[in-house]
Amino acid sequence: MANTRTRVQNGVERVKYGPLAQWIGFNLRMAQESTFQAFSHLSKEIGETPGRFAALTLIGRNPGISQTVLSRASGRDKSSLTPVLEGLVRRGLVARRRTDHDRRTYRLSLTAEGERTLGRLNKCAKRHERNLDRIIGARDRAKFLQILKKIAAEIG
Amino acid sequence: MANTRTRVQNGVERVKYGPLAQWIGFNLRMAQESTFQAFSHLSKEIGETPGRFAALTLIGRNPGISQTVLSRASGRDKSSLTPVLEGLVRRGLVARRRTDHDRRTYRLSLTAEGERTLGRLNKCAKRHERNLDRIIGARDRAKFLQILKKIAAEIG
DNA sequence: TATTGTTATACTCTATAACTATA
DNA sequence: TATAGTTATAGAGTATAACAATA
Repeated sequence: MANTRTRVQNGVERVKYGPLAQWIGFNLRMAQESTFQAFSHLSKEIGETPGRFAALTLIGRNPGISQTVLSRASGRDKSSLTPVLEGLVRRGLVARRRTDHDRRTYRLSLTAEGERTLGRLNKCAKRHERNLDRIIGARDRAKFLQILKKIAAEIG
Repeated sequence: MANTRTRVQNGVERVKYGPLAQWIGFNLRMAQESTFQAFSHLSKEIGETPGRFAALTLIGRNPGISQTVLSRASGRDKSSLTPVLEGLVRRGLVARRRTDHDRRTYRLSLTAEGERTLGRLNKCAKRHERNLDRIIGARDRAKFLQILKKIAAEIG
């Protein structure tokens, strides 16, 4: 949003949210969007997005992973991953090599440069998570995380 | 995703999530995406998206609201709202009229048809929220919601 | 026949900036 | 000068379907 503070609307914005205020779905979306923005801001000097960060982490933790498995792990279609990986490979963060026994699949791994970038992103993420911890509170964090995982696993 | 169940990858997908698994940000995104999909699926016969649903609710609860105030309340730029409202007006769900004292602004309100559609969407939302409640558990719901609101308000 | 990854294509949601008409 | 809303444009991020190479 361009201009959050205005003079004319000062204090007059008594918007009633109605049932929206109580809906998990709506508030989940608002929270997700805020954290996405906040992380993007923290990591923008590195020039990577949350999505690329997730891909780098998964490749780093699972060297040799294929694109199809990676796409399932990150919850999107393999076709959505192609341009992401193309960018990561072009910029020298990810290496792709064919396997011997199945020449259809690629095995993905991080380059030294990829490891370095991932390290820098992890620092951002730690700062970001500290901010979130401060908001959530240490006592409720585990429970909150557990519920998020449960939702992702069981809804739909 | 096109094809979640495959034969070849059966059970072999032991993907390590590493620190990703503990990050609020990542899990928030996964949970949000799942619930978005689930709601879209429930409401797809009505033909409205979560974004349009939010707009209808806010207009219904705040008759006469302006587009700028509505855009701030729903957390997006006014320019993003223009096509949404254009569609709602064209399909006869929302009425737009100029104010007398300030002929720059529109006053938005629901038509009878808009009220009807909103009612149908609310039924979907209730079903959706019941599913979420089942997953979250009655005891933790209030706390979970409170944390979501706190995150949206305080991060960034 | 089935699968991996790519391509072509399109859709949704979002933003910025420049514009118009009003104030 | 400032504000309300529109338009032009662009950029994530996502999906489906058809494809070539390989199994």
